Amino acid sequence: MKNNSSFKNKLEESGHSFTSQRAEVYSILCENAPAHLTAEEIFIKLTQRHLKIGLSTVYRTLGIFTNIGITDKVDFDDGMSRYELVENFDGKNHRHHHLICLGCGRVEDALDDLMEDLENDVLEKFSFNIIDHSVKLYGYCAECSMKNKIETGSK
Amino acid sequence: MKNNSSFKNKLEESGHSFTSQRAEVYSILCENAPAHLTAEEIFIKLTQRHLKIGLSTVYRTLGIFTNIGITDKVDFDDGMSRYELVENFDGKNHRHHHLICLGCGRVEDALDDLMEDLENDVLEKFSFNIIDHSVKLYGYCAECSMKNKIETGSK
DNA sequence: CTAACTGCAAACATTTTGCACAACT
DNA sequence: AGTTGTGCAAAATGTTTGCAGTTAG
Repeated sequence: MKNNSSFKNKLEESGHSFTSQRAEVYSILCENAPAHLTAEEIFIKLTQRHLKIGLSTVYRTLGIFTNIGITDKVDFDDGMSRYELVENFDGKNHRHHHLICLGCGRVEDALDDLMEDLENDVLEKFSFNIIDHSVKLYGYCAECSMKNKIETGSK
Repeated sequence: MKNNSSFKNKLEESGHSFTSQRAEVYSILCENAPAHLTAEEIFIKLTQRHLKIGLSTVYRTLGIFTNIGITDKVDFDDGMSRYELVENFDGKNHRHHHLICLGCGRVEDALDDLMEDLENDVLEKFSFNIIDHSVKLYGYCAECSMKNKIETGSK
């Protein structure tokens, strides 16, 4: 919706055609950002909108999007992959952490500050050159922490 | 093999029986530590050893092990879950990072120093209480970095 | 017009489940 | 004896693929 032309460019410069299905999947991702949608959720949102699309096309499209850096494929251990728009996919890829609440299951995003220290450390100790990272932090969000405190008598 | 009795304790104090199948799965995990084995790999190693066990028992066993903190379930985005022994599962759970080489696919383990800063930061900014984390760092190991340099003319 | 893309259905791979039998306690 | 665990086969789940028809360039 917003930078639709740079989306189209990204597709074409990587040798893929710009099709209505791909535009539709992209617009669902834009409208729901920064949500982490599964292929099926996207498929359902599209059919609810009376757009006829095959689930396999959604999968294929998300595969392409992830390959060319339009989306990130993320996994929250619930048995299915989720896809989120890469912010500013023209510029540098700035992946973020996911804060996964063990209480309510909600997922928040946090910027990946402080990772540089860790990456330098790993480079030094392991001679391992980091290109990308995936950080999942499990715990309790503010709301669920509060709830726990009340239930357990602020233990 | 090594702390077999504390393994048995852990099982029993969590209300599970100590069975030969569970001991066998545990010993495979010990012998192959710190590898990250899939359910099927464990199943194959056991049948090669002429031990008769069902694949579903392996899955059920690994599920229990993970629930009671004997193993960690980890996922390297290749479509199947892997399981690794939690070191010193009597004491504190000290999860480590995984360095996943994009060149050769090898996975190294790195201790999770420096995560405390990050966790404190997240607690401050998001009021999110971290219980556990999963950190995957993608990049190139020393060997593959070297190979890349030679191939591309030390660019 | 040709190559790339789509939709459907069937295939796949991993994991889970129902059930009869076996093993613990 | 009664609960818990096991093995098999079948089901379930998420994802991929083959193919005939459609669309893009």
